[in-house]
Amino acid sequence: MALHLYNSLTRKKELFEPLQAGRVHMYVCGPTVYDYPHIGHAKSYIAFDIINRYLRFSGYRVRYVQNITDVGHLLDSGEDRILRGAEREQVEPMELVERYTAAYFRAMDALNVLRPDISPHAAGHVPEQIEMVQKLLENGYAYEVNGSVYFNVEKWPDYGKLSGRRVDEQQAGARLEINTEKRHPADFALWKRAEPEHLMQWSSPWGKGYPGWHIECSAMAMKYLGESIDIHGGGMENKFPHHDCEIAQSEAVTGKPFVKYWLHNNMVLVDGVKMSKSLGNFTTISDALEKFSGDQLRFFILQTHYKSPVDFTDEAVQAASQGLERLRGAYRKLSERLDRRSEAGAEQMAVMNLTAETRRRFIEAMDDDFNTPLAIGVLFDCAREINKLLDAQQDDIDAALPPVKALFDSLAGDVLGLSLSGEEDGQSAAPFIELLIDLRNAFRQERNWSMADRIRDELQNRGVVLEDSKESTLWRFEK
RNA sequence: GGCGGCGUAGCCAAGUGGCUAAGGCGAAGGUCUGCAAAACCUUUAUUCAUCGGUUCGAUUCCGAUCGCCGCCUCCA
Repeated sequence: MALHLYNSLTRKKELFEPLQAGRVHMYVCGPTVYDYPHIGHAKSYIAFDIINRYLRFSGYRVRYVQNITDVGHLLDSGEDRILRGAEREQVEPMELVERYTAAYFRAMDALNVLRPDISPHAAGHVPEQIEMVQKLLENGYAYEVNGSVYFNVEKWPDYGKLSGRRVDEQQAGARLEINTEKRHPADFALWKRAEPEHLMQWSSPWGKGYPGWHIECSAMAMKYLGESIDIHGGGMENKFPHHDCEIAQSEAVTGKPFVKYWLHNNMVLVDGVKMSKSLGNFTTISDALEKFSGDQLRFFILQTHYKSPVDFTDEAVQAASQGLERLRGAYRKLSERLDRRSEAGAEQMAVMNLTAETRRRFIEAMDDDFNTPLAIGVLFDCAREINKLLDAQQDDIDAALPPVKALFDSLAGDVLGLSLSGEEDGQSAAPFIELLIDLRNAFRQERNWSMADRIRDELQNRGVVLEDSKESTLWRFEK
C-alpha cells in the first residue's frame, strides 16, 4: 500500500500523487507571533513535522514553507494582534515579532520539530500581496472602497467549497458588526486602509494601508511553491474562513486549482473544551517543559492521531511517558549489548524477520494517513521481542543486532523525532555514578547488602535508577 | 439553525463487513533477583453510546435517538 491521506477538500482518503513526480511542495499556516506558543501549537506543528519527516523518509524531495504572521491578523475589536501586543509590552511592533518568533522556534526546537525550509514573514512580502490584490481588481473579483479592497464572494460561486458552507446561509452580523463598506457581508478584506496613527502601514495604489490576513498565505505559498501546490495544512478551526478565502483569492488570480490535498489537524482540549488563547485555558510550551521533556510531550501527542482531539492533562502525559520509558529501556539494553558483543555467530532468522516485519508494519501504519498511534504500537511490539531476545542470553544473535538498532534509529528517531538514548543530559556526572556503582558491586561481592542498598537508595534519591543484570549494572536518570 | 467530527476495557488509544477487537498506562498474580529495579509470562471489553434497518453475518454500512466537541468571519 502506498501513502494515502485524508483530503479535507474531498472528505475522502486518497492515494497521494504529487504534482511533480518525486517532489512535494507543502505549505502550513504558521503562528501569529504576538504571544508565547502553547500546547495547541505543539500538536499542530508536531503533526506537520511528522508529515514532513515521513515524506522525506519515503524518498520525496520536500519543500516545506510555513509562514510567520506578523501583520494583518486582527482581533474582534479590529485591532491588529501585533499592535495590541506591542502596546501591552511597550515595544516596537517588530521588536514584539522578533521576541515571539524566537520564542516560537525555541519551543519547536525543544520539541524536536524540524525547521521548515522557508519561514517567510508576511510583513516582508507586502509587494507580493499588493500585486495579488491588483490582479484581483483587474479580474473584477475585488472592489475598492475608501482605500480598502474586498474580495467579492458573489463573483466566486465556489466560495466555501472546502468547509461546505454557502454564503447565503451565513447569519450576517451574528458575531461581528456588519461592515457597511462591504457589498456582501461575507466579503473579506484583501487590503485595509490605515488610519494615520496606525503603526504598521505601507504605500499602495489605494493609499496607506496594510494587507488582510488571508492574502499573505496565498501570496507566499505561490511565491515559493508555485500556483498549484501539493499539500496545504493547518488547524481545523482555520478551514473557514481562512482556507476558503485562500482558495477563492488564489484560484481567482490563477484560474488553476490552488491546492491538491488539504490536511487539517484537530485540537488540544482541556477538560473537554478547546485550548485557546481567548479562553485563557492554555499551557505554554515552556511551562509544560518545566514538568516534562520535549520527547515526553511529543510522544504524548503522537499517541493520538493528528485528526483526533487530545485532552491535555498532567496525568495523561505522565502515562504516555511511562510508555516512552518502556521503548527507551529496550533501546538502552540493545545499545549496551552492542557495546560488548562478540562478532561470533550467524545472523539469526528470528532477528532478521523481526526487523523486516517491524519495518513493514510501521510503514503500513504511516502510509495510512500518518497513523502514528498504530506505528507506535508496532514499536512496542518490537521492543517486547527485543527484550525477549536479550533476556534469552543467546550469543548467536549478536551479529543480527546492529540492524535492529539502526531500524529504531530510523523509525523512532528520524521519522517520529524521538530520542531514545536519553543521553544528552548529565553526562558529566557519569564517571562518578559509575564509580559508585563499582563500589556497590564490590559490597555486593562481599554480600554487604546494607551498604549496597544504601548506595542504590542514595542514588535513587538523586534521580539515578540502577538496574542489575547478570553481566553488569545499568543506570539511568529518572525524570 | 447550518457545516464538520466524535462516542471502543478503570484511563489513553488503534482497528475491521465474518478469523484471538492492536498497543500503552494502571491494577492483580507469577518467573527472574540477595532484596529491588527492569524484563518476561498470565489475568483485566462474549463486546465496540442506544434503538432500528440492510446483510447469511455489523462494532464496522444506512437511518433515528441521546451525549460530547469544533467551526459559522479571534485562535494551531
